[in-house]
Amino acid sequence: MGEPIYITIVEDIKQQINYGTLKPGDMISSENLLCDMYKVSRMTVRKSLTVLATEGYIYSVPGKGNFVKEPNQDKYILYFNEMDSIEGSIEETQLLDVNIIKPNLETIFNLQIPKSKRVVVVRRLMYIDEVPVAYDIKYIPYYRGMPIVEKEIHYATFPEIVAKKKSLFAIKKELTIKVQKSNEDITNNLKLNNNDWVMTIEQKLLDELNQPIGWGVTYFLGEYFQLQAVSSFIDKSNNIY
Amino acid sequence: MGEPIYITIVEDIKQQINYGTLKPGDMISSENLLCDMYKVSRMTVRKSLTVLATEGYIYSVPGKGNFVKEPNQDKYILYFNEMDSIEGSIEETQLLDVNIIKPNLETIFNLQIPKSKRVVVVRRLMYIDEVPVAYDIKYIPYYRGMPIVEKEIHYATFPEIVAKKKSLFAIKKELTIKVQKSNEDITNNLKLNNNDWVMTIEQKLLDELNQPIGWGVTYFLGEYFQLQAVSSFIDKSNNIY
DNA sequence: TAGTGGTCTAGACCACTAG
DNA sequence: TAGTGGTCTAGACCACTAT
Repeated sequence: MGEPIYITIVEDIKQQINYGTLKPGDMISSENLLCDMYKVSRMTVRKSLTVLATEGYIYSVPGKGNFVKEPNQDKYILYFNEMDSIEGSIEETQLLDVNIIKPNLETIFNLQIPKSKRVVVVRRLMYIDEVPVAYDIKYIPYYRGMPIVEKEIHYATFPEIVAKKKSLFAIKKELTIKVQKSNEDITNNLKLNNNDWVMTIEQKLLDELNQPIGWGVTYFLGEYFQLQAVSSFIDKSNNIY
Repeated sequence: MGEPIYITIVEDIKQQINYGTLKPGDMISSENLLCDMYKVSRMTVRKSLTVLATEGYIYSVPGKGNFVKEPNQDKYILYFNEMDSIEGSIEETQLLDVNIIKPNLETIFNLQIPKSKRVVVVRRLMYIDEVPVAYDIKYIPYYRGMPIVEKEIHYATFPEIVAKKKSLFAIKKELTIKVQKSNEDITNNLKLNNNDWVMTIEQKLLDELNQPIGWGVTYFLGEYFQLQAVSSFIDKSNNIY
């Protein structure tokens, strides 16, 4: 035993939900009733309900009660990192070049910058068994005094490159995953046949004000690419209603 | 104002973390010190720390203190559902057939069943603008008395098909995302050219004891397929150390 | 031994909902 | 008006860590 009371309550209620005794939409016993049932104080009951809420099992409606939530079946946790989300992990990374360019329309759009603003472009090639398996291009708005140190960029992931000063906590990221026919640039770098398909992962980095601070694309050889995701009921906002 | 005190404390500390005043590994002020600083009771301070912990900002070590966590940069939230994770959404679903078969090796492995066990196979085709854009095969262990009602299967997602009786909360899911060259079966159903590539999403459904209760693959035409994911610091286990 | 976090109590006042 | 959840207090005892 030794298990805290509040955990016991959590597991009791979870079981009722998992086995269908309590169904989505059902109201669970009121906090005062649970206090009586378990002979505990209200704060202890509320601790249990908080756990259930953050794990996505219930939500509460002030003045009414706590209710079983409709599980979000479509929500998954995905782990991705362009440096090791590949089968067998990258063995070698080649820094092709680092340039400062005038952005094209796509880059202007994705970085939300004026067209006069210069952009740093970093291009890398990743190898497994001497075979190029991924081709990576990143765009970062250039600012004066920006340190462009090749050694640092060589092995770094995107957030590490961009967030020299900012806390990594402040960075939001958006991924877009798709397949596309390779263009000439990709074909040359990944040594493909024309019209071969590549897995494409687009990364957009945003700061705390949702301003883009970096944009990049990684093209993966299909044979070497795979992502895993697992279901998740966790819910950031505890008080959805 | 009207904002609860504990939210104020949460945001104060978040800001210190976001702006780098507090760095990963740093210990934050002790609970008693925070009580003094904000002139509140310990339970209020602890409520704030609980929020910060579930949002992945801090972790606590009993007897020592609360510490700023190293943000997990590689964690994303992904939304997927084979029925509408496609650009423009599926307009029509065609149920090709429902069969009861002897499982092949792959199916035996994925469903963890004896080879004598029969398996229900459901095959569907999804259309947009009369074009087949996805080909979907699902395998479910057959049990006596299983209702195989075509109408129900027609538009249902995988968990809905499998979990007739179980609470959907009890189901865990694993996704595998990859690209592969299409085989003859896929080529025929999606009207592809030989050696075209398809986006492949494998779904495995597990019950509360991690026993497989369903396995399926959906093949998507690359042109029509795209997934989005956003970064997440949320952490289910509040007490990682 | 002093300090830390983990659990828990028995109250309190508030805003909201419902009959 | 009675019941609900949301916030908050001022204590308590415990196990653990450090010195």
